[in-house]
Amino acid sequence: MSVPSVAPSIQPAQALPAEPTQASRFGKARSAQSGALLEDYVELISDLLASGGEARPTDIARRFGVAHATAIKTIGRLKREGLAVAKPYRGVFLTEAGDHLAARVRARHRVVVDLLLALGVPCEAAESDAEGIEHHVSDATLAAFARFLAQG
Amino acid sequence: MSVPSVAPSIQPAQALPAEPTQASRFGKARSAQSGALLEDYVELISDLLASGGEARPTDIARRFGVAHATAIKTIGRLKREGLAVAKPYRGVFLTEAGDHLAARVRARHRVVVDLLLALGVPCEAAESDAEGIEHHVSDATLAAFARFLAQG
DNA sequence: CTCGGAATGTAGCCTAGGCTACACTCTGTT
DNA sequence: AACAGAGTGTAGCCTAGGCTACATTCCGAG
Repeated sequence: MSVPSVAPSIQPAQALPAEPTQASRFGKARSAQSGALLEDYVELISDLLASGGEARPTDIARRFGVAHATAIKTIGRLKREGLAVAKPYRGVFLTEAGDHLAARVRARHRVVVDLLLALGVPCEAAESDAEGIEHHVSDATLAAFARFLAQG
Repeated sequence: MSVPSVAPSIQPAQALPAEPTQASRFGKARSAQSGALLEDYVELISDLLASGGEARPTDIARRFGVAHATAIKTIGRLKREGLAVAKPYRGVFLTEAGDHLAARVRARHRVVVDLLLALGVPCEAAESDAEGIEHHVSDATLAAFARFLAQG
């Protein structure tokens, strides 16, 4: 999980073998995907809460185009990860961590879409591709995007 | 699967409900991920065949940082999808389709990395992020990237 | 106040992608 | 020629993310 953290966040540095530059890239890209879903959920829930005031499993499922059971299962994961809270039949809410994640995800999404548009990508494709791309944009890359947009 | 197809490739157009712009984006991004792995495998196999002349399961596994059994399973998928052929203990080879896919993937990868570098992303991050990003770049977006690189 | 339909939740099944453990080639030495 | 060790392949297990089918709870009309 975890969107590019703005804060330092000391990681264990996993540098045991000290070489697998080759393999680690693939692994990173692969595991980024596990978390992409959570990020999307958190963002949507945040949107729903902000606008309508309610985030119900059925709404979420409809938005993502999945069965409600699938949404409920994922909401369960969100709870396990400490990103959301939900009591049966009472709707879903974000924890503080979830809120922060949502904010970062939303900001990153906007930057990615803006960048694509700035590069001349058609609006429809920009929105569509950004959905997949955003989850693989690191801090460094995001910063570069922002710099470019701020005029380069 | 399928990298942005240069050829037309008439798709069934799945436009039954005629509206779910919302949901379809997520679905597209999600299913793009299923295929990303195959694309990476095909590209690596192509590389191995081009350079050393041999693509053995163990080499592939080592490069991706996974167990050899995992690589073998994925090679099985490659065969099912008609992208590769392999006889027991004889190494893996690409079909014509696999070769074409590899070429397209490689070209796309280069464009994505070049774009990131052009935008000022540090080399290491560019390589790393491109690995995840490339699988979500549509034809339209790829074309825009190329246009930008060719000077815009 | 009750009843029916919609929303929720649960259970079970499937595939992809990982892993470990175990079995079976292959091959390069002796 | 035979054998050890590397490379291959198979089986079985796990999680994430989908689905369908079924059960439960809520709530707004009557």
